[in-house]
Amino acid sequence: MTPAASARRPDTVRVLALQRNGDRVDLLRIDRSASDDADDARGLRPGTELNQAVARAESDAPIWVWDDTARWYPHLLRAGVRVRRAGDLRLRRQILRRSPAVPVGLLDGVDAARWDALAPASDDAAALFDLHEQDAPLDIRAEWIRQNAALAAVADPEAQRRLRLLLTAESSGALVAAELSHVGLPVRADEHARLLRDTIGERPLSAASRPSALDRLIPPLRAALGSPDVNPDVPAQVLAALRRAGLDVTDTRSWTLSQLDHPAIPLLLEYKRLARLASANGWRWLDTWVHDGRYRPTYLPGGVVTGRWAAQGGGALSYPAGLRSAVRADPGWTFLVADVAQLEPRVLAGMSRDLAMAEAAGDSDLYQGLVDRGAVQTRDDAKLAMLGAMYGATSGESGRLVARLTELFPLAFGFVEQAAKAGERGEVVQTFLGRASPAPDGFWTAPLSDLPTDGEARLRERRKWGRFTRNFVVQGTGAEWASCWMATLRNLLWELSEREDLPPRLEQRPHLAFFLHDEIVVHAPQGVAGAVAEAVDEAAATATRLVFGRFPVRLPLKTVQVDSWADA
DNA sequence: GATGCTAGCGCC
DNA sequence: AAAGGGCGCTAGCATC
Repeated sequence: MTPAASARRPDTVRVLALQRNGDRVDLLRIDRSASDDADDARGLRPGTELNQAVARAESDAPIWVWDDTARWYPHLLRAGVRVRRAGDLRLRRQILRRSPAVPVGLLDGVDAARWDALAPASDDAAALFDLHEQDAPLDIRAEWIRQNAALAAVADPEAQRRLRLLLTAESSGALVAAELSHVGLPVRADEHARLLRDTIGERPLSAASRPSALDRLIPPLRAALGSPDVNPDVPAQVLAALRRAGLDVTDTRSWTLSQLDHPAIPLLLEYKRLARLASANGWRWLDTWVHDGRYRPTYLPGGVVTGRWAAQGGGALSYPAGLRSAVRADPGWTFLVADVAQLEPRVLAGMSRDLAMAEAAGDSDLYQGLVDRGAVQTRDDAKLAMLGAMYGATSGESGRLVARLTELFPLAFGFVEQAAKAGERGEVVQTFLGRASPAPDGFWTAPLSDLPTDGEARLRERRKWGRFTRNFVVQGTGAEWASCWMATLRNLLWELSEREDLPPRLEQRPHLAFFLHDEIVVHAPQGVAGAVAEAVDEAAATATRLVFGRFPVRLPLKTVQVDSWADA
C-alpha cells in the first residue's frame, strides 16, 4: 500500500466526480459524508487545468466517479496522471439494471433513459471536448446515489457482496482497459514485415494485386481444379469449381476440404491459410494499427454479453499465434506472460461448490487430474468431456463422456445442466458474481404467427438458447475472475513501483500490455522481473479468494519470463 | 459512395 | 471423427 492509501481509513474515502459543465468541467465531492463543498472545483478548463486538479486530488486516493472511463481517463493518462480507483457509472448501471436481485424501479429517475442508452466513448481524442454538443450534462452525483441505493437493496448479504465486488472489478477493468491502450503492446514492425515476406512473399505494389506467394499459387490451383478462371477468394466460385471437379461438397471451410482427397485440396488449403494472413494481419494491418512500435487496440470491458471484454482495432483478441514473435519487449525490458490453465472448468468447480472436482483441480493440469482419478482414459477424453459440458455437446463421443463425468461430478455438471434447462425455459441465469444473462428475445417474445410452426424447429431454438445460458454462467464467471486478477495486479504493480522508486509515469513502470480472456502480458523493466512475477501470482491468489472465498479451488498460473510473446 | 449481408477463419 | 459457447474482421457482393 502506498502511504496515502494506507493512511486513509475506508470511512474517510473521498468520492469525487468529474462532470461536464458547458465546455468546462466541475470536480465535485459527492460522498454523502461530505460536510462542505470545500473540495469542489468548478469550471475547470479541459486540458492542463483539469489534469492538474485531478493530479492534486489524487493524492488523497479518492474514488473517481464519472459517466464513462473511456471519456475521461485517456486524457489524464496522456498528461501523465494515473488514478487508483474509479466508479464507472455506465458499466455499473449496465450490470445493475439487468440484475434480478436489484428491486425494480430503484434505477429510475431523471435521465434514466439516457443513462441506459449511454454508449462507450469511442474517439477519445474528441470525446471530452465534444461534451458541450450534447444535451444537459448527466447528473453524476444523482446516478451514483441511485446506484448505491440499488446495491444496498440487494437483500441477500452474500449476493450483495458479490455484486459489489463485480462492480468494483468492472470499474477497475475500465481503468486497465484505458491503460492498455495508452501504453500499447510492443510490436517490432520490421520483424512483423519480415514474417510476412517469409510466408506470403513480397508486398504487392497495388492493393488490387496479390502478394507474390499467393500469386504463384494461382496457376497450379486453377490447373488442378480444371477451372482456368476461378478466383479462390470467392467461396461461391471455389464451391462451383470443386463440384465441377466431381467433389460432393456444400461449403468450402478448411475443415471440410481437409476431408477430401483431390490434388487441388492441398493447394487450396495453403492458399486459404496465406490469404487469411495477408488480409487480417498483412502490411495494411501493420500500417493501420502499429505506430511507433506499439499496437493500440481499444478494449471494451463488458463488451460481450457474458462480461468478457471485446476489443476493436485490428482484431486484438485474435492475434495470430504465428505472428507473436514480432511482439518483443523493449531493450532493457522483458515480458511476464501468464495464463490460467483451464480457467473455465476450474471456475465451474468453484461456482458449483463441487469439492470432488475442486480436488481434481488441485493439480496444475486439471485434465490430467481427471485421468489420474480414473474418471476417463485419456487427457483428450477429459478435455472433450469438459468442453462438451460447457458448450452443450449431446451426441457422439463427447456426449458419452459428459454422461460419464456427470456421475462423478454431479454438482459441477449438474450446475451447467441446470443453467441450460433454465435457458430452455426462457429464464435468466447469472454468473457467480451476479451478472445476469439477457432475456431471450425473438422466438420467445415474437407473435405466435412468426414462430416456426413445427415443434421440431421450436425445440431446436430453445436448445440453442439453453446452450447459450449453459456457457454464459461459466464464461461469465471466468471473465469475473480475470477482472479481479487484473485489478489486483494493477494495484500491486503500482505499489511495487513506488517501493522501487521507479520513474513516475505508467509507461516507465511495469504495466499490463495485453489481455486475452485468460492470459496477460506484462511489460516490465528487467530489474524488477522477479518481483513482477510474484505479483502476478499473488494477484491470482487474491482474485480466487475474492471470488470464491474459502472454497478450496485452485486457479494455478503458468507464468514465464520471455523477450518475445512467441516464447510463452 | 455508404451500408448490410454471407462465408469464412483467427483467437479464447 | 465431429460438435457445442463467445467474439472481430475481411472480401466480395447486393442493395440503397
